[in-house]
Amino acid sequence: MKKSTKEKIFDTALDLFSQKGYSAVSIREITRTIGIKESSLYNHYKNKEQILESILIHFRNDFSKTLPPIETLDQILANTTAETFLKAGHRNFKEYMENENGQKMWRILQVEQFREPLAREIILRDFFGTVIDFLEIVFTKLIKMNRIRSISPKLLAIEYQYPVFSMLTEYNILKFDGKDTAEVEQRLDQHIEFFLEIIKIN
Amino acid sequence: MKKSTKEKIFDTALDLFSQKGYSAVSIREITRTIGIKESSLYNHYKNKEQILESILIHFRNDFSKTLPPIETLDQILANTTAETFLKAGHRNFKEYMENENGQKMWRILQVEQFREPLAREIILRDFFGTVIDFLEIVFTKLIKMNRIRSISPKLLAIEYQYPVFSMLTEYNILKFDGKDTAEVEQRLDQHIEFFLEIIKIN
DNA sequence: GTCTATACAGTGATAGAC
DNA sequence: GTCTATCACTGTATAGAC
Repeated sequence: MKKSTKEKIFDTALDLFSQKGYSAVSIREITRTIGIKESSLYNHYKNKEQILESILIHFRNDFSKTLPPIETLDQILANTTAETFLKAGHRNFKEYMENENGQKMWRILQVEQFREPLAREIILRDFFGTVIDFLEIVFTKLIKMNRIRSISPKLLAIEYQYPVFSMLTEYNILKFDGKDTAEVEQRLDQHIEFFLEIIKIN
Repeated sequence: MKKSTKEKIFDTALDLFSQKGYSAVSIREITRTIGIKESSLYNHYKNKEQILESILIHFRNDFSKTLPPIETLDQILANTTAETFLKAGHRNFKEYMENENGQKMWRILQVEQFREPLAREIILRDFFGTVIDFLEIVFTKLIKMNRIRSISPKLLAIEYQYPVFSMLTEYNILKFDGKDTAEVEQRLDQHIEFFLEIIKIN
């Protein structure tokens, strides 16, 4: 349960960066929060930039774990309806949204995206790309199985996921101000219902 | 054609803030770029924060002009098909996307959203809210006129616009790195075609 | 409206004692 | 692995001459 100094630095930096942005947070502020001297920090991280880098890399690994492996897809899809599958993904996603560290990571990505090439890469590749590619495969399989209407799988992936990205943006801004998120959560539910209606075979 | 010092400060700050973020840009950097002394800047702006504020307020006014006034809606809709109307909006939006200052403003909003309450307000209210409300009115009218299928106007507004927000995010990251945006632009076209198909009365 | 001069707190980072 | 001490530099901002 005891956190190492390195972990304390990581967690504190994660928290402060996500609130003020990398540039507005000083080494002094991080170390003061933890209760160590500035010089001690350099025993754990080479410099300030490396703290951010370690946060971004950690997030990237973390995020890649949220989707089920492609190899297991056939088996999963054989045993569930399209509706159940998408709604399970939805629950998964909601859990991620409600996770405090997930929100912090998301904020850092948003805020550092034009200052930090790695942030852009994570947003484009891991966040947009990976999810869209995954969904395209899912919809391709479901169409072949004749379980949903035959519409371009890539288009379906976009129609399903892109609104979710926007809702996540909205959700996180509201959360940051401690405002009510019921409406945007309801929108997400409605979106999924609507999408299921579109792909349903009549 | 000659820019006043105040305009130079505004433009330079807009450019630098949009690349590095507010906190990472110093007064020194702004004044050095223009070729004046730091102290001279304070003749035009009270402090650094006020420069950002003036940028945000300028953007807000600018953005509110991109939608046609509600009063003119009935007349516009009487003379155009739903398809023509949405495609005109699409062109309008694309023009905005390709505008350099529009891209800079968007980047600033993204980057300052958790540090600057006004940025959050603009994103939520002016960017998300205004457009969704506008579209909801449009779709309500089109349904009453029996020109599109009868689906919840609010839901239609979301299904239409939210993917566009995400595509704008993607577009601007690609643009920032000078990468090819053909694919995301194609996605936007496909999305609109797909949406038109959904709302079409058979 | 721009300049010089100045203030002074905060910045990331290092050397070396313990 | 943490500390003290110190570094050179950069940060915003102001006073007052021209």
